[in-house]
Amino acid sequence: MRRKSFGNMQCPIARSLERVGEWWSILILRDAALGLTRFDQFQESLGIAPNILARRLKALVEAGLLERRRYSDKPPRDEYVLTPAGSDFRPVLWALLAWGNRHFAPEGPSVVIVDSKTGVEAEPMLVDRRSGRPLVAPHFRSASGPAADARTRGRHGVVAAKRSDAEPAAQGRDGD
Amino acid sequence: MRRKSFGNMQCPIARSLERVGEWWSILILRDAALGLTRFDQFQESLGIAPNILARRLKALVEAGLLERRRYSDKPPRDEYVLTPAGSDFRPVLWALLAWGNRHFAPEGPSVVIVDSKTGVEAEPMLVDRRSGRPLVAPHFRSASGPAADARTRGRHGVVAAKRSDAEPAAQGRDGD
DNA sequence: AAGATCACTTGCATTATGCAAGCTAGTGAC
DNA sequence: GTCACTAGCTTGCATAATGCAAGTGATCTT
Repeated sequence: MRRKSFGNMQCPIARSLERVGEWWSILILRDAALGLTRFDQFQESLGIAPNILARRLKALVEAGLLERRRYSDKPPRDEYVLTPAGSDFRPVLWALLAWGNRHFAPEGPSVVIVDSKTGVEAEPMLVDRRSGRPLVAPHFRSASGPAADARTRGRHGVVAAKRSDAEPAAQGRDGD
Repeated sequence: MRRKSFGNMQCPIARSLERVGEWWSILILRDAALGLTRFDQFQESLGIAPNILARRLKALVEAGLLERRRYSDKPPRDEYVLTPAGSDFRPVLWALLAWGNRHFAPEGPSVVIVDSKTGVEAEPMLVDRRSGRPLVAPHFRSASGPAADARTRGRHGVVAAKRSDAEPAAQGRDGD
């Protein structure tokens, strides 16, 4: 049978999920972002079976999100630390955190983002870096980028509803 | 055996993943955010097996992220549209998109976020809504929120490295 | 020398996922 | 009216993926 891979899709979301879309992977990255590094720290934190954890860690290392480093030779011990790409996953984690707090925390948020120095709670929001404008739905949308090939241009690798109009070239009208 | 659920964890990231963490779920939400609504649109877009798609749609409806609506009676036809909670998932999608573009698009981004009117590309960035300051790692971190219970306070539901100091009460020093 | 710890691996059971096919309720063409 | 066709699924069966329990090897502690 074999599980279908997202890796050959053009969409960057699909490519991201190819690396972190499996059960446990994101929680492992969360714990790594919290500072956990050792095998049994992850195991105790997550309550995950050791064979699964070993598989996930291996996959995350191969995906370039974690680095396996020997920190002791006399007892051979390795630790797993975030690579720059893995550390850069933090915005996704925090977006997930904020979304979970908004919708699935009826008793109030149990985890929040705070200013490290003052302890004041922060409220995550996506903006455009240059203009600073909030990235909200009707005003912004996704569209084909420069590296979209002609085959998928104007539909993000999505075989959407058929459209007879030919795409102009630069940016096709995309949904959203 | 039974797959382990994240639903009973306190961490909002785990709760979010309980709803969208399965294979295909996030890509279905992506397509729904692009405007797809019908069963066979999703199927054609994703190349997903129909039984799996049916199961995922059902789960997303039960999770409150999609709403199933009848739009035709004479041929009985339903459509799936995003609920407010599902639509609010967009920041996570765009954070994933930006992360994928930064790290897994060697040939350049094939999908980007643009201003709907001008078509100018936007660069997603997380900030604190009130102060407007960028939410970056050393300056901000995650910490226990008001609804964290004593058992997990100071560790986000994470059984981290043992610490002998008692937690003060309000905000425990957490990793990150 | 007898545990204890860390970081796993191996065996085997249970789910989840996938493909192909079928099925139901209609619609349009003749 | 019946034949083909579409949309939106369901059913059967094969193949991964996930989980639990137990075991292994290297080292450290007592």
